[in-house]
Amino acid sequence: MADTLAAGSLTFNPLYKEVKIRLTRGLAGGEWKPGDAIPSETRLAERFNVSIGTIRKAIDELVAERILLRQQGRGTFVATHTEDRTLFYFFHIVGKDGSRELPVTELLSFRKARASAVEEERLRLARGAPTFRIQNVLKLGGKPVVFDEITLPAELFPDLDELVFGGREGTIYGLYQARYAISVLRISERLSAAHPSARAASLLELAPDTCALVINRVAYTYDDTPVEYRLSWVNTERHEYLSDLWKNDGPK
Amino acid sequence: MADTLAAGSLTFNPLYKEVKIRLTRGLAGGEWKPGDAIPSETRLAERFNVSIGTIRKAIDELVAERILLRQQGRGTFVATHTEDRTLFYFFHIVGKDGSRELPVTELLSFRKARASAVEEERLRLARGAPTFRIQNVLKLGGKPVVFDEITLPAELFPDLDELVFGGREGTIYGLYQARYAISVLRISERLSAAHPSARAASLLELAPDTCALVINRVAYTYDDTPVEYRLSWVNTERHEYLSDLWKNDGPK
DNA sequence: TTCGATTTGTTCGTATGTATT
DNA sequence: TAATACATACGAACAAATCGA
Repeated sequence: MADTLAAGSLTFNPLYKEVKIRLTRGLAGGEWKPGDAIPSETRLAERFNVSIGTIRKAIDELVAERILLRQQGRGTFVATHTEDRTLFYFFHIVGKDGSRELPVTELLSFRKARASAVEEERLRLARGAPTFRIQNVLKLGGKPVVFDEITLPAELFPDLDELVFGGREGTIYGLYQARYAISVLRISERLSAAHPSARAASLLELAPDTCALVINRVAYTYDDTPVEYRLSWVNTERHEYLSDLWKNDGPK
Repeated sequence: MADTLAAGSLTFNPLYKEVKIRLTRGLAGGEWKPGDAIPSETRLAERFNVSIGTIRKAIDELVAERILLRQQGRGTFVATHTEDRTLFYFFHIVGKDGSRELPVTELLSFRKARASAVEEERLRLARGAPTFRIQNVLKLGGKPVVFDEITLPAELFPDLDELVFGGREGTIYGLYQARYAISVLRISERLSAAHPSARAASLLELAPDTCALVINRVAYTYDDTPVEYRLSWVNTERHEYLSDLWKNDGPK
């Protein structure tokens, strides 16, 4: 009785929307962690006192949003940032020849800083909130292609330091997820073109006065909470930014 | 009997996939035109000899791909390029202040030409196939922001000429759809940064040596057939390219 | 290897709610 | 008001994949 859905919800959402909200709440709250299987559809149907079809419809939407992952015969799993499938979803730089590979990230600098005006706005932070500011060079085929500056709200990444960041295994978003229970679910990017600074140009091995692609990224987790701001400079002599709208069927 | 699905399909797709294929075939073949309502779910269920749930699942996917549009109480409609919803889906330039408006397109030149090597490859054309090449300037807030060069396979646009193109009502993709029965369903864009040509710079009111954003777009219709190649130069002093992955819930 | 239990995938059918005309 | 259309929800049966005994 305590868990019956139909009652108690003051906003009159359809049942499957309520189920979706409750599942999302469980995911955001850590009841099921990345890589875990959530309970089977049968058990969820019992728990929420709805039919299995209603459960399926809720899960359908979470799968479409890449938050969950279904596998016939095995179960339904919380998506992780260690699956090939997910990796390319957040990395859009491809070779002009069509080649796709994951970058090797080299840490340049790690320091604490106060949020700038732009960062405050994008990350919805208080004035001068403490942040970490991390610079990287991303290499493809051994050559530098992207120069990154990442800004993180210090509050969300308690014990982060240069060693933790540099010593991680896997991707940066994998680190957020594994160590800080922060899952990046969505990113929004704004692109423009500009001359890179002298430092950026030299890091990217760009001749003086060459143009670079500028990417302003904000990464969001549950409830559209921003968790990372990232400014990237891309050498587009041999690479491009791919925006595919949309081949989202995913593999298999 | 003639229309029973389960039989006859040599590839063992699920029923709803077969239904989806047949619906797509009807759409591509012009049985239902943009803006038309397709038959009701009940009638489709009778016609294909499957349950209504199977029909719904097929339509679900076509709606997710923005090929169809459902409206409770009214019916299910073939998407058109005249709906506000659709318009911004293919136009990604936004003001840095967050403003979103549709551009005013001004025709600069219209001529016939042989496909270049790049165009042949992107449009899957034979060597030196005849094409139309159209240049435009797109204005936002009265100021030029984008300089376009569109390449179209002449074969697909039989009687196209400068008057038809310039005299259209609505958007360019609206013209393709209304006059040539070509619906753009998906685009793929590759972005880079470069110095614009002197002509492009002057059209975009860019100071010499300023950088511009370069967009390589290919537009596809049913069956992933490419129908348009477009090279755009963007003045990113006051505007940006927005890549939102993904807020695809759509309005309402 | 085989078998059985478990889990998701597909398909059917039915009933009722809600929006539109 | 009545008819029609899509939306939600339920339940049942079987198929297909997975995994461990």
